[in-house]
Amino acid sequence: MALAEHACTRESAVAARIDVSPCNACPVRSMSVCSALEADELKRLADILVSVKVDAGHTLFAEGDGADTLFNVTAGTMKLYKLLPDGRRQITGFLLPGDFLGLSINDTYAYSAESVTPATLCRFPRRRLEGLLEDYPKMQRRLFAMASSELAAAQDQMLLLGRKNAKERIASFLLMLSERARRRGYAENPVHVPMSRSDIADYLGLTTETVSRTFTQLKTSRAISLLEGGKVRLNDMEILQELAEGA
Amino acid sequence: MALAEHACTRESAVAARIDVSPCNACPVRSMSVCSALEADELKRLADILVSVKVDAGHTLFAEGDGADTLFNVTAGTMKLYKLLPDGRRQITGFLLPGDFLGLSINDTYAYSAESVTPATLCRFPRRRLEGLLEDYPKMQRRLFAMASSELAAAQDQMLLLGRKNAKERIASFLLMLSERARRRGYAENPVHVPMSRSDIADYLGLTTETVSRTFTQLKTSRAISLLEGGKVRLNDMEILQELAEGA
DNA sequence: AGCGCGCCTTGATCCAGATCAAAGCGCGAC
DNA sequence: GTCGCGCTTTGATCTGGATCAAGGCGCGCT
Repeated sequence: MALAEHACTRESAVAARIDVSPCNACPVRSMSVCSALEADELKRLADILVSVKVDAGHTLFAEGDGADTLFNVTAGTMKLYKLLPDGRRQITGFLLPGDFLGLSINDTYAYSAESVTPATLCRFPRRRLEGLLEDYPKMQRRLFAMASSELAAAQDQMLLLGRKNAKERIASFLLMLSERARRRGYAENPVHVPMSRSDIADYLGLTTETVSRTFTQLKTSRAISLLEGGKVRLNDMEILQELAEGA
Repeated sequence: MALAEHACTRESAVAARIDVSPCNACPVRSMSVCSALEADELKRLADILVSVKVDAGHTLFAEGDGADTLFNVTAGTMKLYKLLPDGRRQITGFLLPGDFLGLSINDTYAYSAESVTPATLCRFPRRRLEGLLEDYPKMQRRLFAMASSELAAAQDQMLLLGRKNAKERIASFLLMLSERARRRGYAENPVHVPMSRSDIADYLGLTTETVSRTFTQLKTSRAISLLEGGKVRLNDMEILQELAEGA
């Protein structure tokens, strides 16, 4: 698997707050879809990559927009969400470096995407990607595998939203962040929690007040410690695990 | 697209309550994955199909079982669910004819599958299917498309579980059943609701009592009528639509 | 420094839906 | 038929988390 960086087409900014730069900031190696690709596949892929930088709180696209672009997060954290007409919001997922957005079959996005922190993404025109998939079935398989594991995560989240109480939700959330950090080779404890209370609430189907109170409870019971800089130390993974699974 | 039926290997029953019969009961055409396949692809697929009949309430497989088989529902309704250690249950989906189960990348199933009504399914050994996918990229694409649309449905369900109230959940549920019936060419109104109150409750993150009361409320407000035989008439789709979207 | 604005926390109260309890109501077995 | 069992409905009560309300705290801006 190549670690080399690939030069990419520079492109003018597409919106006021989006800064498009060459792809050096976006090594192809960060895209998990590309592992197991051959050199010529990588080369061809690199040709259509464009790196995009956004501030925190930037809306990349909104539910219903034409889905002509596929993104891969290379730095920062993104959130995906759906809204009800009256403004109620459900965050369906947080994306970390390596994750994809816009893997839609339909011609419009099924959710909105917004940055939680300043973020960098790779952009692919979807049309060109599709041509690529025709030629390289391995990539097709990788995409399918990713969709499958997203689906599994979605099912876990349904169990959480439908049947877990507030404490179990928060414990599950922290363990998930910890596990994801571990798998990406970052420090998994203390966990970095870059998102706001209100984002956490909208992800877990709670309110900010309940999220805040539950953090306080877990802190009081010594299960976790709240550190500065949005870090949370998990003092006893096993206790949290039991909590999360509702044992 | 072929409508012809394909002969299949007969196989002895794999469990007391499972009745395995030739594939005449399971025309290939019922598998949505096969549309757009060529004749030789269909023929090869037919070679590995086995039809399986189960009673209502039969557990096809449980979460954690080795995932060596892929199923396609050809008749009846199935439910997929996850359990917490203390028995709380979340049903993550109901499957109608044409839907797939066991589309897992992992080597164990991520959920349990049980029949809601008597059901018939097609069985594929997963290993043989994988060989097939290597050779026929179109099928790969179809599978990816299916996973994508399941993912979109899962995100809708997260919005429902995280942010909708009981009335909105029931309205959304009925509209979903109606829409699925319509797309399959069945009567969409009245809708056939084959699952028990407790299955509905575990799908919508409610209790049987709340489901029952909410049906009664909707009936009292004339939005729906409860007919015999598990049928529900949607008296005013538009009112229900507004309810479902929380407008 | 002082101001303003977003967050976050904490407290008081409320309420939708859970829980507990008790009938109905089919329906299959005998 | 009638017995028993599982499913559904309905009623009474309870409660976890929502809602309403008020500060506190950090941070960027002037």
